[in-house]
Amino acid sequence: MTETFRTELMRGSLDLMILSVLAEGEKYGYLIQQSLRESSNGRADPKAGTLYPLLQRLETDKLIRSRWESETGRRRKWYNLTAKGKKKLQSQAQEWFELSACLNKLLEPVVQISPEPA
Amino acid sequence: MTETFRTELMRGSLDLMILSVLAEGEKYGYLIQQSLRESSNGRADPKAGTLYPLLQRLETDKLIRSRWESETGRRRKWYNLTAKGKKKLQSQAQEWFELSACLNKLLEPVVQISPEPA
DNA sequence: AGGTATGTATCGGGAGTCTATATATAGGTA
DNA sequence: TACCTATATATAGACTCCCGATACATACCT
Repeated sequence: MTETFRTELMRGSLDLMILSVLAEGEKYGYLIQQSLRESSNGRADPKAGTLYPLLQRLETDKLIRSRWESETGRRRKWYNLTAKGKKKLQSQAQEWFELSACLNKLLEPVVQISPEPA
Repeated sequence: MTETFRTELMRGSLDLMILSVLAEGEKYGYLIQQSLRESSNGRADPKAGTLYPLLQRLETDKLIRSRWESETGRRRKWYNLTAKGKKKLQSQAQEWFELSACLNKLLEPVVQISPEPA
């Protein structure tokens, strides 16, 4: 298995990743963590000490909302994108694509061509 | 003119950008700043208080080396990639492409198609 | 003489991720 | 029973990195 992405590299896009995962539907923290880990093939794996403060921050900014669910076995806090959160996801994605294009252009002349694994 | 990229979005890739700019050839701090600003159409524009400590950090890590040049008018500190720095540029670029692919896959189902400006 | 651009550098503050720790419950096993 | 692991959320302190403010110095223009 490959390593996880460096912390400093992840920093820029972690909010965007969480918002993307939540766009798939309502999820609780631990499930968000699992979803992201799986969809990134283990490369993106924020720790609990990162994730929960991040979710609190997103909720403070009203990008997500939460509800407690304790009926069915475990105590879980389910999160959902707000309308504001959906807009934010769109604009952050747009900004990320632009950064991506910018960096691709910068890297184009300097990267070595390496053979793709068959 | 469009806005600069958000600080938090930039954080992950600023080192990589500086290394890329230096791959074009020997440059001094102020010139690195200008090069990056121009090649990013003004979207990436790290401040002096960011750039100079960053360059010191890269030099401490032996990814770049420097020499003072005071003969021709202004006092300038010219920076160059080391062999280690070139390797780092390759590996960080590789990692960035992988993160990029990961995020593209995540965003694919959630982003709206917006018409390209003609 | 004064203002702007060039050029490098440090300091304090703020934001965000890490590790470590705390708490609690469900399920499996010795 | 007792223990261990996975599940589930949360906080505290340490650390890194970027920013704005500030400092200093020189070249050029008006």
